[in-house]
Amino acid sequence: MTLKNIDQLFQASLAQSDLSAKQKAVLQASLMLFAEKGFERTTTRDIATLAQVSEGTVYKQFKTKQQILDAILQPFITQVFPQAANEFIAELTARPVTSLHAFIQFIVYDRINFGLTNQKQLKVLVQQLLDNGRLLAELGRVFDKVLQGPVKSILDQLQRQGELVNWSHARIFRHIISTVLGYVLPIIILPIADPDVEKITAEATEFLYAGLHQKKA
Amino acid sequence: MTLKNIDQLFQASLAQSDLSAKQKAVLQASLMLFAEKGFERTTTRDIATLAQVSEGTVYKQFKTKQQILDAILQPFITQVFPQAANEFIAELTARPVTSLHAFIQFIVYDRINFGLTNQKQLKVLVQQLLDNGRLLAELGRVFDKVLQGPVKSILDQLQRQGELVNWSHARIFRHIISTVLGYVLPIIILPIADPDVEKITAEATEFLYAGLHQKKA
DNA sequence: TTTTAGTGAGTGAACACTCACTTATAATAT
DNA sequence: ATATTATAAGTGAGTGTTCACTCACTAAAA
Repeated sequence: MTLKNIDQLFQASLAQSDLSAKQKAVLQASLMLFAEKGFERTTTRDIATLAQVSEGTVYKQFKTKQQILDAILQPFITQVFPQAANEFIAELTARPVTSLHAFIQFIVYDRINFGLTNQKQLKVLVQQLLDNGRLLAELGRVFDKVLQGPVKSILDQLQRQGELVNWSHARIFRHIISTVLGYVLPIIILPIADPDVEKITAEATEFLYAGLHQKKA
Repeated sequence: MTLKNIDQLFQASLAQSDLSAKQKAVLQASLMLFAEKGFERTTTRDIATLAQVSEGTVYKQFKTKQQILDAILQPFITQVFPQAANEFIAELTARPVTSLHAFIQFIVYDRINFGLTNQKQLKVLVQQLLDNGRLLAELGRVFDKVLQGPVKSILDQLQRQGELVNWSHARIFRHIISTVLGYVLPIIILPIADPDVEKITAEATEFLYAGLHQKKA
């Protein structure tokens, strides 16, 4: 069973921790509120109210408001994203690599859906990325890991077949990520109610395939 | 004389306003601090101190802290970006449209430099975009205007020549913007000291050209 | 003389955080 | 099993501080 939803992944990571039910509720509520109103505009009273605990309980486990944010972001980086990456890899390796076009189409469709089902969580992350460069660096390491796993052999194979351009894998992924985010981020920010996922996938795939497939000499 | 730096554009827009020297200093200081520490973490005392005025002066012209932010973002949207867009268009029309490749290369190089010389200002804008979808919508309108001007005829021409794919101009620009931001945003966030502009331009141009040029049937 | 710009000490509210106290859980003794 | 104690979890009124914002006053300009 795969967990495409970050909510579930985050709760799974909470379950692993030795926090009490109320402490977990604090983190859940914090995540919700940080996503909605941003870190600064969320008060510890807001958190206590939504989590249905007293404000003292909030501070029993976490000494400062910042520690709450850290407690949320830490598993995001060390667990949630690697886990999401692993599931992505698993799905990828489950299907045979038929062609570059199919490969790109799958990635685009998969990641657009991932982004759209986790809009709030991504918003918190993006907000934090802006005043915490360390996070982006750590995120980069997660991507590196993905690129060194099964993705590497797939890309190598596609390059050997002469289907995929002979650029570094990092560069290829940068282009893919940029293109997908070019569609996903505006939807998250605006936020658009009913995005046409099929159309978006088709457009992004068409462009990426043209940009990344090897031209015959 | 073109003003590639938003600082100069912003000060030019301040000069047009009927604000006193001290009020202008307030806006300048606010812009700096908002970029550095974010809107919420900047206090009105910080602003007064940096602007070398009393806190009362800050509130003589602007009734709330939010109004200060609005006063900064408004000219950004209505003046600075259109102005930057106009200069971009001017430079664009000054050169003859030799080929799709040259066109893309110019845009990429020009906009990467624009982004890199205005890192702080873009950071404020991005921060605000995240919790104010209206801004993104307005920004979208600015882009539409650019696309309806001289850029439209250039793209039309390239499409008639069969060099450029027959996609909507909005879609073409979305891909260009995404690709450029894919390089620029990480630099702004991290921030990387010495980005290799030549290499970045070459990579982005190569990818965009491959993705956007018309394949022979 | 009137109007506008600028000042900075002051104010009320909101907020992050604390603490004396209560309740629940677990460990140990009877 | 039951009572006793020890430890941890939870509570919410309270506190000190910070901050956005005000106002009575002064300085300058018109």
